[in-house]
Amino acid sequence: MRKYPEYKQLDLVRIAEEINEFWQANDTFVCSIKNREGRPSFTFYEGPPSANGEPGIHHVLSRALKDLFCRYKTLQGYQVKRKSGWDTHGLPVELQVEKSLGIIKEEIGHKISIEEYNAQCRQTVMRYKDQWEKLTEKLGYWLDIQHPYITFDRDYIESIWYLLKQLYVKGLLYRGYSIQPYSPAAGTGLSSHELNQPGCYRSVKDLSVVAQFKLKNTEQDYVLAWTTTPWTLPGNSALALGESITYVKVHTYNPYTEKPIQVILAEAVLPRFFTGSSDSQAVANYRPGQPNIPWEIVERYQGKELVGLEYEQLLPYVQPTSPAFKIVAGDFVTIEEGTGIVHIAPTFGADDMRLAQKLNIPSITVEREGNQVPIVDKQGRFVEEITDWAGKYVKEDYEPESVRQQPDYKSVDVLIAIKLKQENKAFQVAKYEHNYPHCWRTDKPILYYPLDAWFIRTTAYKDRLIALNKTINWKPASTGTGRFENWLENLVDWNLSRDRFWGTPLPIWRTEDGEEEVCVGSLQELQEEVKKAIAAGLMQQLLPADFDLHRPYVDQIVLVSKSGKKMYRVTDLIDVWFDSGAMPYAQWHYPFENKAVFEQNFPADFIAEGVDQTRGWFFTLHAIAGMLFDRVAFKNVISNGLILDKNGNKMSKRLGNSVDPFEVIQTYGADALRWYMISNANPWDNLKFDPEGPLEVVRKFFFTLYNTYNFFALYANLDGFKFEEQSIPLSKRPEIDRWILSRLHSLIQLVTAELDAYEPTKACRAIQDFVVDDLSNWYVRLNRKRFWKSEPSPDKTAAYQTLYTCLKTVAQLAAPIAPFYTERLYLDLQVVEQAHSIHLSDWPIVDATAINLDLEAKMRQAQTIVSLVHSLRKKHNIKVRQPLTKLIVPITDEDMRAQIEDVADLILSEINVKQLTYIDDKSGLVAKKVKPNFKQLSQRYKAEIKPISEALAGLTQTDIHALEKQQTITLHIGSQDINLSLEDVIIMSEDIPGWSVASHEGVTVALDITVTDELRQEGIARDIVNRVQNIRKAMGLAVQDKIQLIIASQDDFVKKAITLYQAYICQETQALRFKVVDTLQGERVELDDYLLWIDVKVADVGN
RNA sequence: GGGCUUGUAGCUCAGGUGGUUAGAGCGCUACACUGAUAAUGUAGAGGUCCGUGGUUCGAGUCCACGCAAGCCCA
Repeated sequence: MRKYPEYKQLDLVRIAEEINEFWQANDTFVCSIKNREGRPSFTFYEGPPSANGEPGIHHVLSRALKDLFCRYKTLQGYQVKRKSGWDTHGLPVELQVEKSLGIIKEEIGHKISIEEYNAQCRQTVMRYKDQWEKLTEKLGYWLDIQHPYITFDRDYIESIWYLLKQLYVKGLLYRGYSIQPYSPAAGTGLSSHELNQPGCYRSVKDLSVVAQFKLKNTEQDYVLAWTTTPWTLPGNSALALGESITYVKVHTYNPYTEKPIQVILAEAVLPRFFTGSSDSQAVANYRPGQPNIPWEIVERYQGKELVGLEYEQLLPYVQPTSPAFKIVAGDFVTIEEGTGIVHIAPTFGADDMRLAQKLNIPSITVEREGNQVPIVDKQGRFVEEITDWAGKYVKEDYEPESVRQQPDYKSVDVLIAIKLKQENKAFQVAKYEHNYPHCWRTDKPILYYPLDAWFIRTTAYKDRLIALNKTINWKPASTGTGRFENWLENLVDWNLSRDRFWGTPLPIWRTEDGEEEVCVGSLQELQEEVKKAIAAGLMQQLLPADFDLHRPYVDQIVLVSKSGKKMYRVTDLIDVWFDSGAMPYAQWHYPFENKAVFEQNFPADFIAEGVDQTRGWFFTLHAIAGMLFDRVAFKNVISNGLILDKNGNKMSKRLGNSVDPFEVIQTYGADALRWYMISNANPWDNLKFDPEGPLEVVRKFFFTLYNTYNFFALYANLDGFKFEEQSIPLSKRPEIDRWILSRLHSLIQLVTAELDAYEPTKACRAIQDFVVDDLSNWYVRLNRKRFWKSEPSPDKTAAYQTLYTCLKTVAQLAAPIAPFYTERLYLDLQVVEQAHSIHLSDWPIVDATAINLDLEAKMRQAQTIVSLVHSLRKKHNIKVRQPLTKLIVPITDEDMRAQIEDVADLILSEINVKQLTYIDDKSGLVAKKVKPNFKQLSQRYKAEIKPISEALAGLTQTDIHALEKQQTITLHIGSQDINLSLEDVIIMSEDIPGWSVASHEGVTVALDITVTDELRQEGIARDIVNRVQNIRKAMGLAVQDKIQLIIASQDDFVKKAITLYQAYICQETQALRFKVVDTLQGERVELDDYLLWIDVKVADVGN
């Protein structure tokens, strides 16, 4: 017959290793899915990590969360498939390869072939795969890593092509321009990722200019606009202001030419440009050369009144092709900086271009080879049409050092400023310090520059995407309604193009003139097109069966257009975020295979990733699903916060404050780490990771649970309890059992509700509180004697059954959070049948009839009373082993008496007092206090509440008695009488004169602290029992060993006590023989003032 | 510069719809209890509830404006 295993110590690390072996040997993970075949599926999507970086502690949090809910839903009976995935394309991989090869992007295709380069990328990207898989296993993250989706797989790319084709057919994929960060020195656009590299934004001093734009048909009226990039001024084609901002026209003089002018700017920014106050006298009398230039406000406007006014072009080198130079409204205009009027150069600013497109404002461009191009070329130089500065670099940083060192060298910005000053077009020229992005490769400032790109017209689906988002359950909600919805509200078209090598190629072929193009949506389609190309003599042979869709191979395919022209693939790769957003379809190679599987697993019921994915994976999933399927991609999402170090700083390898997840797991075990992360803070709050945190969790939760189990196992084994007998009905179990079972079922209810609401932290804390407070520190502590003292009885069986049920159920509730230890516990509890795994079991079901809230409230009251008595004992220095006679509890009504009476025995034995009596008002012993019941009073009174409170506090005992008797009282507040009923107040017992009294939460206790000789003797007997038990324990005796006991004392009082309580002492210490003598060579023991010797010997059985 | 989040004891966190003395755990000090004990109980020390205004009889809680930290975006 098996026994419950007993343990000498708790080793969570070893347990996890053993359980992992157990799972592997039994294929438990696969079973947990097969087990639920035919049941409803709960769909989970794994966001693909990139294996070219090492996994860190921050990955543990989201993985613990994902695993938690997948395990939970499995226990609930759902089938939860979890396909893992790898994100393999993209810039970080490429940068890493470039770094290791010591090359730059421009050298690809020259120093190294694209073929070799991509081969390197493919190799590098799986660099840390082993580490990731190791973490997955060590953490107990159940995930199908045997059949992952990999974004560079041909099938995966084919699915992406299918999706792109669908967008293309719908007219949602188009070619256009956008303003992007561009590095002329490197000749390449920069992604936002590159711009976010540390050190890219630097504080620089640029020349800023407030330019005067002359209004048409005026003598001397100018609009003032400020810029920190004067080189963009020749590209100006509009001025933007805020419609609701107030503007003024100021009469003053130009500081450089000293000519009289009238300038328009926002009223709020006046102090930035003018000192002193408006003074028409001074303006009239001003003579050139005077130190302070006077000014006066001559007119005031609302921004919208100025919209539509026309002005003269500031630097008329290049003329626009359609009407320009008007004042327009822009919602991005503020008065925080500058003049409250913004200069718009559509070719050099993203806001500018967006506004220009919206309002039909032309760009200032020149024609090159049939195309309109900006007035700055791709090297960063002015084109020849800008006659004064043709060929000059617009940023001095781009100039060769030799040029910059020339003594009379002046930058374009300075030259422009000089020209404007001379022409009475500059109002202010000053150095301005600000943060400006720099190219991480060349260290030079970037330009914002229009580049060709392919876009997805997400804006066309903006409203639909917003509507769909409202149906998603976001945790926390604010990320959905705030961060994500705002992002959708301000949606711009998705720039899909990347000018790179290692990624999913855009499957579009175009003729050189751009007149004809084809978008390919599958391999088969491509093969068909190749066939046509072969027929046209452009291609030699069909594509091989294992054709690689990456560059450069795909670029070597030349197709033929309808009119017979050659078509080449556009060289663009797509944004890797499209790769990951396509995973719901591409992971199943939809629609080419697994259509049914896909449909069954779309959309996801649940996903979880870091909050930094809001505009990343969360968005791309949402956008693709919304645009192509008119569905959400996920119904529930947890966006978890970051893991910071102990002091709240971001973890980084550079700072050396990052935590190695393997180290933590190896030290405390994955269960402790998971429990710590889930219990410590809500997953969406940032977690300050304290390396000692898991240790605290081990001590607090796991040791307590383990000790509770060990206690159970010890006695169950002695008694041969195996839970083979009938379960004892609730009604036949004692009150304390019904209480803990009520608490247990309340816990099941709560944990289920919280997990259903995706509130793992609340669930986790509830389980912990139950185990520590209710089960261990109350139930087990109060019931120890039932397990080790009495002979077999239904009561004892009830105790075993109750504790067993609690342990097993807690294990199940905690299993999703701490999968290893709960598995150990669950398996250990199964001594009769060989259990398979806790993770194959069914989630506990709430038995509503087991929940008794009255009973729970009663017990809470008992705990309060016990706590109060302990406090009184402490106050008078009377230890709990010293019995006392009497406890008095004042009661307000019969209900309260009945309530306490039910748990009176518990209370008395816990606090070692012999008798509990109640007193009510009639005794006259209780002093009472009246407090206002604000909830009641606030419905009728407002300002009177304060005086009412004061009046109630001043009531005498006689007043209170009268109130209780008549159920009502009249207070004189100011001039009015106010009648209060019993419901309007709360009456509390406060004091019992002559007794030691304590009270808390409406419960008061009074303790008789008189210690008579009789009580003293009983106390001595208890002390002796305690000392003998300690000796037994020190001797290493087993619980059931019998002893011979000899006690020596010279004190008659002590001797008398020992004799009197001989039977009691024998029973408690399992002494078969007992002697009292005068002297003895035994253990010397001090009891308060008395001295004793105790000798303990093992008694032979049968003696 | 914009959006979002967070701010309560030395540390980690609780504090439905506003209610009078703001709690828990850890840590610290003292005492006690214990045949499950790396545990537990009791008491003590420790608070400008980030700040300033406002609403209200009453604000940690609601409103406004700030400050600090973090994330995403420009």
